[in-house]
Amino acid sequence: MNKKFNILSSIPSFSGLSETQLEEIKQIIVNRHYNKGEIIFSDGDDGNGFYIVAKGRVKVFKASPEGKEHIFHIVGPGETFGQVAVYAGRSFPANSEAITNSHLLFIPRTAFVELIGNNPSLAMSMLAVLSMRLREFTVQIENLSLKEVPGRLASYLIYLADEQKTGDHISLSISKGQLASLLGTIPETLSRIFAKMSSQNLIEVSGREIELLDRIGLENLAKHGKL
Amino acid sequence: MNKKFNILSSIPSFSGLSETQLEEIKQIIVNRHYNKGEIIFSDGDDGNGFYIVAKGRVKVFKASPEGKEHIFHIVGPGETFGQVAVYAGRSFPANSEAITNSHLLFIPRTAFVELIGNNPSLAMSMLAVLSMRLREFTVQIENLSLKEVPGRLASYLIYLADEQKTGDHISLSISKGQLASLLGTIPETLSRIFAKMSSQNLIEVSGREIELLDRIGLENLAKHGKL
DNA sequence: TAATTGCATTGACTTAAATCAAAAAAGGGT
DNA sequence: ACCCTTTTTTGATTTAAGTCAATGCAATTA
Repeated sequence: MNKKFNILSSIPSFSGLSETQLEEIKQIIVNRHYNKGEIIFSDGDDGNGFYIVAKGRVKVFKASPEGKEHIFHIVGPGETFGQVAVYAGRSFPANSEAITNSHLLFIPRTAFVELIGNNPSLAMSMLAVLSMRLREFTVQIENLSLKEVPGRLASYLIYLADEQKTGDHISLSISKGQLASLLGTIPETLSRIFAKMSSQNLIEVSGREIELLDRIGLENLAKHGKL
Repeated sequence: MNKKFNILSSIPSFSGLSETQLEEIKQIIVNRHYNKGEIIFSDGDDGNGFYIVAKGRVKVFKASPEGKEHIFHIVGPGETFGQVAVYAGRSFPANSEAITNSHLLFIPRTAFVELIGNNPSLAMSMLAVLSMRLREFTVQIENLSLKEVPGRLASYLIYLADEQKTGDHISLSISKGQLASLLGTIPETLSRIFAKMSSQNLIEVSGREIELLDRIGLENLAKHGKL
């Protein structure tokens, strides 16, 4: 039971698979290392496989011609990215870049497609994972179109607090600039909103450490907007 | 080979299935009819099955507490909606409403899950369809966060023209108010942008009929923004 | 042909957030 | 500690788009 095995079984899509099945997957994995700032794939590249993060952190983003960029996900250990292109047999619809030195497991398309053909249960769990991501996107679209930035931020903070299970304390794993992009805004605006939220005793910010002081207020903000 | 069969085989997820498989699916379908304006399911309802549109048109949307709504999709004959909740075994993440009198085919979850367990190829094609939708969402998020309304409209008009294969002439199948919501804006703004685009001879609008006069200009607008 | 209803447009105004520009703060490495 | 770089904050300004309110314009129906 080596390291690779441990990583694999912790991945949602692959949980519930037998050891034999995991072993099969292990056979087709290619190890890849990227340094901070390195591009993994670019918008329009051929989708010849997808990635699992073993170590590090990766951003998946889209850039406008003027250089503005919007981050879709920040992907960490145990998470996957790039599958869509693989299933659909298309090119990648976005860019990805390592934001820390990262160790990734690459799953080539051809081998994977073959594998899935023989594993209905694997297919099912992939379906479920994709569905989840689709749901996340739904939330993101909803946020972008229905809510203003403070509401989006409040939602995200609450989400993070739940995610990290560390009570009302959060520590950001990304820079505030990147958080801004993730929320579909710019650093200046985010900074002002942090300031405003702090002055209203909703939160307390100290560098990348954030304390949620008034969850009810935040939830209210997340739902009904208006700071 | 009755009517139901014809509809089924025209659905992307089900194309490539054998007649026997289609027959199996037919067994679990429930016919449902909705009048214009009727709610099909609401945000938070239990996702106990998904729908195929046989006839009519349905909008899938999300509403904010203040009543603002954003339309995610307009779904027409041969298209499906509501699957995500089914695969993930969760509640519906949005609302749906018939915008014309509609005939829908309802696929109950339990029966479908059983079916898919026995059909790897069905699972695969479902994966592909989900992936496609995910890709659409990616585009939508990109539009909402990277582009201004005129750019989004230009993209959508070009998309529609390609879709309808009717040269440079488009006819909208939905009201302008609904189009506004689909683009993440409001009718007033959309109206002003239509006026501006017309004055610059990019398009010519007459009710729900639109003529694309300057595709290059539109494409430019879709990419680089700025009207 | 009025009249009701729903949809679309127009105008005046407000506002959230982007842009531009600069200063301040925080890290990292030597 | 110091320099250099990156990140974050603050301020002044502009702008796109939302809000409010009124009007116009079909289309259907009485």
